[in-house]
Amino acid sequence: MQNKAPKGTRDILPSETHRWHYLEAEIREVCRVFGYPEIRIPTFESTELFTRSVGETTDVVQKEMYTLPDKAGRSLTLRPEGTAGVVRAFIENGMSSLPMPVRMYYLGPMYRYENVADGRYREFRQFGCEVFGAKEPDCDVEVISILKNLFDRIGLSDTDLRINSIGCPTCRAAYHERLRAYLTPKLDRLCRDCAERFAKNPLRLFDCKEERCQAELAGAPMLLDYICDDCAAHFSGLKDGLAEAGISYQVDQEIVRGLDYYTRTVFEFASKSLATLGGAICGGGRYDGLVKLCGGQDTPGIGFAVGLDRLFLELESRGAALPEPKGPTLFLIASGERAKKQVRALVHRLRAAGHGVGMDLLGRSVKAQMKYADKLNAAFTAVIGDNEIDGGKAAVRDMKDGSVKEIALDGLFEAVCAGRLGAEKD
RNA sequence: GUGGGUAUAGUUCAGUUGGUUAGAACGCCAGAUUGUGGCUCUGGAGGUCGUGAGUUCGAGUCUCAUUAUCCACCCCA
Repeated sequence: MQNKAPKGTRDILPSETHRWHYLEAEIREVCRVFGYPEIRIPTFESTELFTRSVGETTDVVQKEMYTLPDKAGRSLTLRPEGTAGVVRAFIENGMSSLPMPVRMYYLGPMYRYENVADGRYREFRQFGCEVFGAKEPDCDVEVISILKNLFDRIGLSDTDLRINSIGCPTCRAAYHERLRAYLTPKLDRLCRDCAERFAKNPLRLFDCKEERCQAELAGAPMLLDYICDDCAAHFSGLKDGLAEAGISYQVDQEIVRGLDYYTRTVFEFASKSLATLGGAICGGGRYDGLVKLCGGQDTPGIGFAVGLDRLFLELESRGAALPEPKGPTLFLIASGERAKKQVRALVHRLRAAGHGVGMDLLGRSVKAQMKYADKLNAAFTAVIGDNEIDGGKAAVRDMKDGSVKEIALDGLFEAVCAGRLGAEKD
């Protein structure tokens, strides 16, 4: 046990990758349906991109980034999230001249130096979507629909959607002052964290789990009551749109999100079973000022990210039906030197034709080869030895029920190609 | 980051008040007469007992440190 995977990383083993393939295939299919092509961006970017877009004062930037100098002295950071890089790519590649809105999705690892916990890793995988150039609530509804659609497909249709609006910078700033004014006389009764939140981002006080802080907040002004008319209209447009789409939701004013770039709509999908994680398996929101902040034209945007490692936890904890890996269609068992030659040739031919077939490589006995084929979960097996070669026929065994079907040796190739290895059914 | 638990075979775990050669189950490999999987039986391989110091005639067992891991709290995806 000399070398271990670094803390917060893990191996996804051959025995579990088929599940990832399944989930990724569902994701890609939903994105195809909604018209979101994939973008692949670097896993590291210049540090400044993240400090500026995610926000200097956020936890992510202050203590969770993997930042390292390269040999030329540039400061690089492993991406802690996907939106910043996508925004950078959008600007750098002149995508604002594409037909609006511009939609895309990404899939890949993110890196955050955080305390590890169940479902939380330092290298974790996210799927996310971004849309640029549409400020209408319809766009918010579309983005949320993608998630709804995905969750329905994979059996998580009862996952709760929670939405909120945190307003635009203008009305939020006014609200911050109002909230601070309310809290100032109560400051010494708040916990230490909340005293800091008070200065940095008073909205985050609503996240505090301390009872005394929640007690002080009981009569506090709520942001939703103070957002400007435009923001309020946008929010009610979103609610109407969701209702129209048949997507149920709850307004949750405690959702404020940890990244600075969000404006107006913020949302989460929460699971009931992942209580230790606060239930969040996915979060997102609108970021209307981000493209401009990063040096592009003033372009509205919205997106979300789903934690895939966590999504698997959720699926597993519910005992959701995940597909099993497939074994070879046919495992050929050779007995004797003459047969080995034939088996090798047939296996090569079948593989070249695109069929999953297997054979022994360890010089095992017929019995051991049969056991091995069983462990591989082979659908069919056939023993080929002197008897079969001389008789020109092989007994093909269906490994599910043990039934046997005689097939001419020189017809075996065609039988596999035609899927006619088993006994006729119906 | 705070508090508590744990660290022994590939995996899940036993291991007595400190005492010879560290065990089990599962998994892996092989065998149970001539060439046929799942069940059963037999045998085999596989461990510097997380790492480093210390106490002792002697440490898997006791002490300290360190690292990892698990469970709460915190935070996010």
